[in-house]
Amino acid sequence: MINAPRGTNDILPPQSFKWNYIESKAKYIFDLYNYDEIRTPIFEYTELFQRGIGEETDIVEKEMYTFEDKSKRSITLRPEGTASVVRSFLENKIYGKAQPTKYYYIGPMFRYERPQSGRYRQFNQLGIEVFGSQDPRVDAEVIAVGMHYMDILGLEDLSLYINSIGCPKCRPKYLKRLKDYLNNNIDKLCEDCKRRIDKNPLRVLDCKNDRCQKVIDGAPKIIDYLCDECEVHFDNLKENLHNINIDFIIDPGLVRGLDYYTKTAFEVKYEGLGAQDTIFGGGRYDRLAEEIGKRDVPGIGFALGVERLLLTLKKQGIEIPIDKSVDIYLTTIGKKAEIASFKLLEEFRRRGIKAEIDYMGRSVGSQMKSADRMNATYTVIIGENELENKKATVRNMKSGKEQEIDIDNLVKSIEKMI
RNA sequence: GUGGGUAUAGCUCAGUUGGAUAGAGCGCAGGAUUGUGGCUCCUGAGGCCGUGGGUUCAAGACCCAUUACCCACCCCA
Repeated sequence: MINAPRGTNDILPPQSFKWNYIESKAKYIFDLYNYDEIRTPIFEYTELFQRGIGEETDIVEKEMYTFEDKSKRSITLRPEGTASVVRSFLENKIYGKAQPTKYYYIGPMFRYERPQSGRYRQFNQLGIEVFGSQDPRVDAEVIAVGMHYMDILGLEDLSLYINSIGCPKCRPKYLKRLKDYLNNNIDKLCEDCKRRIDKNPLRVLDCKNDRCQKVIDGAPKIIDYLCDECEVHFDNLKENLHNINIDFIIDPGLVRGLDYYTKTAFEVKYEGLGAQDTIFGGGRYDRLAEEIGKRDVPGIGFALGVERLLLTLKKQGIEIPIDKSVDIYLTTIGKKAEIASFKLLEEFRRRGIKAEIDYMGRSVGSQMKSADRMNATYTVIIGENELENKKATVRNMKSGKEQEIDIDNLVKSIEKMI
């Protein structure tokens, strides 16, 4: 027996109905905010992610599915969506069109990690990106899209955390202060954090270790070191969120794992999810296009983990409506009836009537049972009597009432009934 | 990469300190109803007890290894 690779999942019915449902709701919301779909390749040249996401990030360091293709180019299965979308935006010279550009995407991402609840090697993200505007209202809109989506799905008790992580102008100054502070308290930090001081000091702020947390409480906060531009931007974002009635919590410890973020960073969490409790997260990345394509294009977006969304829906007991049914179930008795019914079956379908028949040689009782299980509106019964009289027995499965209908006009008659 | 937990029918799970022919409920199939679903009742099919080794007169239970899954660390969606 060959199993699916570790960290991958089959999405079978009825689970696949749920996927359809949340995807269709997402598309509804995205369209409502005037975002259009973009589809980029599932693999890219490795350099794109190395440059875009950052060499020192965990993703690039140890989580990428990278391999050489037959021409020896290094290929990587996309670990996230933003780098590809930015690449596509630049490659197709979309910056030449009227801005801003608003895209959404949906699809699988790949990261080589140990799977656990809410974390898989192939997982699905659904996200949006806005290019070309630095207006803080755009930051607020991006957050609003996500929050609105949560609302129409009926999710509750979610927390929105926001922070500003500065820009190339103000962040270096802050990082220096932070490093100095951390070095002064180095003996109180865990081993991981000691290593992080030089490598990625912002990440220390994320540490869940209790002892580190005490050090972090006293650490300089980046929002106290923002340059004027970043501070105004952050204030504006807060005002805009208030303006559209979106509650938030300022979390100075919120730093995103990817290098390209500037200014706004945000995460939406559901505490009930367990260790991986972020449903969606994102932020502004005004440096990324420069990094990838030597062109100065501001951007902001978020990515949402579909599996985590489904987990949250389940934890909150939100039932996703699955209305599976067929219009007609054909019950047959005897070989001749089978042949006649099979012809009718296709005729029904050609007329746009959803119809099903038994292929398992079941008894009449079992065929009725199948019809019931499939939620059939009507069952058409054809046996020898019916063939002789050229009239089919049509049973209304709700009322149990039956009537005789000419087989020759059956499809047309039923078309009128449903 | 590290740690912990779990593994018995399609599913959810029982199975005592080692001593059966390995069970239940649900689901599935057939029947009660010689051609009619839901409710009820009856019957039936379906198991290398994750895999490999070991201890023992005797292993689904105990020991070792291995694999898979789950959870957690790291980090993120």
